[in-house]
Amino acid sequence: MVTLSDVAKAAGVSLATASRAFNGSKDRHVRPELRDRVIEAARRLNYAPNAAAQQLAGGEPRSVALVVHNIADPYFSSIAAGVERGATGFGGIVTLASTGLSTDSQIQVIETLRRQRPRVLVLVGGLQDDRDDLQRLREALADFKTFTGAGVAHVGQPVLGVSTVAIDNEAAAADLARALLAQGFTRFGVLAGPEGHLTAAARSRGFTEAMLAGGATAREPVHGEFTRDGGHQAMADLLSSGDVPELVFAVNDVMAVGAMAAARERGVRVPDDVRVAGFDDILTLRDITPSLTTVHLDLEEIGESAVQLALDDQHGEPRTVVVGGSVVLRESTRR
Amino acid sequence: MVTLSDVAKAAGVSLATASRAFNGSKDRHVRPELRDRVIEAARRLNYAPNAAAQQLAGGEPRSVALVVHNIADPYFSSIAAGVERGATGFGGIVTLASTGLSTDSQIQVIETLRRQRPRVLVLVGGLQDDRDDLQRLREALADFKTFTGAGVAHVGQPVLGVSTVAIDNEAAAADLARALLAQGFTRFGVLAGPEGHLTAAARSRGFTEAMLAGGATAREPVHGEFTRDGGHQAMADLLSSGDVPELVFAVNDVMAVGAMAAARERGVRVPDDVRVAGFDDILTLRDITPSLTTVHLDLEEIGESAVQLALDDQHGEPRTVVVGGSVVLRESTRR
DNA sequence: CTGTTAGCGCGTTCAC
DNA sequence: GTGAACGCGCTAACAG
Repeated sequence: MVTLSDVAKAAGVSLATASRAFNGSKDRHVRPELRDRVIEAARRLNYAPNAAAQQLAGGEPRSVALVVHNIADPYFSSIAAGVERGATGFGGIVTLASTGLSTDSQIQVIETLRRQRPRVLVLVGGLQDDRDDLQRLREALADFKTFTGAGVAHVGQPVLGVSTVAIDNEAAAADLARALLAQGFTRFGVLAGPEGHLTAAARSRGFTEAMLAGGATAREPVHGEFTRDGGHQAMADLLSSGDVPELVFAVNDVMAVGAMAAARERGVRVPDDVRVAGFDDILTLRDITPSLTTVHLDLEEIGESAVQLALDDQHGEPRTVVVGGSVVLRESTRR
Repeated sequence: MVTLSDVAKAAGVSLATASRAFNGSKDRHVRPELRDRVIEAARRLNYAPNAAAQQLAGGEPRSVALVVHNIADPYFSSIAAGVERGATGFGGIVTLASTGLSTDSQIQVIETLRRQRPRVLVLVGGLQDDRDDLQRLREALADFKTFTGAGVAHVGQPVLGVSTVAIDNEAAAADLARALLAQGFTRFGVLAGPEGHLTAAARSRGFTEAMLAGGATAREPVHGEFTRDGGHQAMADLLSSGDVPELVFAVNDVMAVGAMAAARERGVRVPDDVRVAGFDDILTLRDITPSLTTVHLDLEEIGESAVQLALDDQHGEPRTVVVGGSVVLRESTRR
């Protein structure tokens, strides 16, 4: 393994000069001719700096710790793409960790990530609405910050006391509801996602309240996992009552797709017999038939902002930026 | 920032003892009572080991470098989920890098990743069929191995001289072709993906040759990007000739979906006027209508095997395991 | 402008 | 069973 001092030797200069040839240095300068000799030697020897040593010796950490529920879920992988863009923006690399929905596992992962001494931590995903869970998560993040000096940002709701990219689920869901009210739908049901999931609840609430305010009548919300199968199951439950609502709102696209499948299996046609709307506007789902009415979120952009916020957070106060969604009416809710 | 020697001091022991209390040590043992005192002190002080220091001091590297084309693409994010599982299997963390399709960018990323001194590197994704490109990539990987001592594995074709999880695209595509021949389709077209992409070419070739062997007649293959829009465009090109083939094979699901959209837009019905098949069996696409005939790949499993292979590669010879796909006939190719 | 030296936090010899 | 001392590769003071 070739080290910087090998390079220095090969170039006939001191270790310090070699180091400066690469990173420059506050005030010290290196004669261009020497600098070239060092670089050339490095190339010849195939030298690559040792990141661990650099970090230990006092370089700024350059890694972005990214914590998601499940990287295979398109919602998270799109955000991850944005986070990566944000990281390359300052020459950082991203380290990835998945946790599932469990708060315990999130806390566990956050504590483990402390060893990396990352520059920033980005935590993505809806939280459980449990006072105790939230409190523990808050503490874990606070510890993380004070302990590693890293910046922290959360993508979700502003309830963690850290910088957050707050998705305005409630307002966007309400917008969606109003757009649908305008089409004349009134009897509706909601596939409300996991019980006690903050994001799911916000979307569900925003939609329901706006619908009710518009004079619509609601079915009892049906809970289910935040997945295709969860949506499928929830829709099956909802339809099993025999009474088909005019409109069903699933709190995310993946569930909506499962719901449409469940409807199809029972011979309930979308959008003729029932209309279905989702949330997120997942790119991969853009072409399902009937095309899905949903709320568009710029997921990559959200990921990139999160990195930026986390970076800023290192020096200033926690900030929260609210990002909205835009309603996209498509075939699945055609009158 | 609390260090191990702080913990040692707080526990009233030496640095060495504190270290051994955590990691044990070959022969040296530490009295349980002392060990507890150290652990307790660590907990009190909120100590977290410094991974960089550990690595520098000679610990085994614990990171898995994962290189993909695009993490937002479900093909890669599913494999990434598997890689992550494989990494947690040995207490490792994964660092993520995206490259797009360009070989230059892949090489660039691989060289940058050397700084991390990861335990293993997993390179995922089809390659460009360019002798020079392949050669350079081969060298980059070889250098990577000899310089970092890391294990390397590739997911794709066994053409890089490293351990690889070789997806038998050609055979699986041929299986698909035969299954479709059995349904009586003969006039077919292929949306062949990016020009010079090895994986795309293998799938295209396997399918085409099996079809021709079965007496079918082929249209000129149409190239296009490995994306929804690429499939859309390619299908539009293919249809613009006016003559609609009975069957169109897109070299991956994402393209197939774009192709179906293009057909729909022109009033060409699937599967009534044309049948469409894809490849990969992307979970998120499982519910599109008509449901997509495709080749199922266990992507997560593939990712996990890749990590295992890379780990083994550290000590033994490069191995390659071939994984097959299984044909899944669905609605999009119904007779 | 360049070279010398002292750590960064930790694992690991070696003595005790 | 325990502790003292060295070194991993590098950057950042310090001299010259």
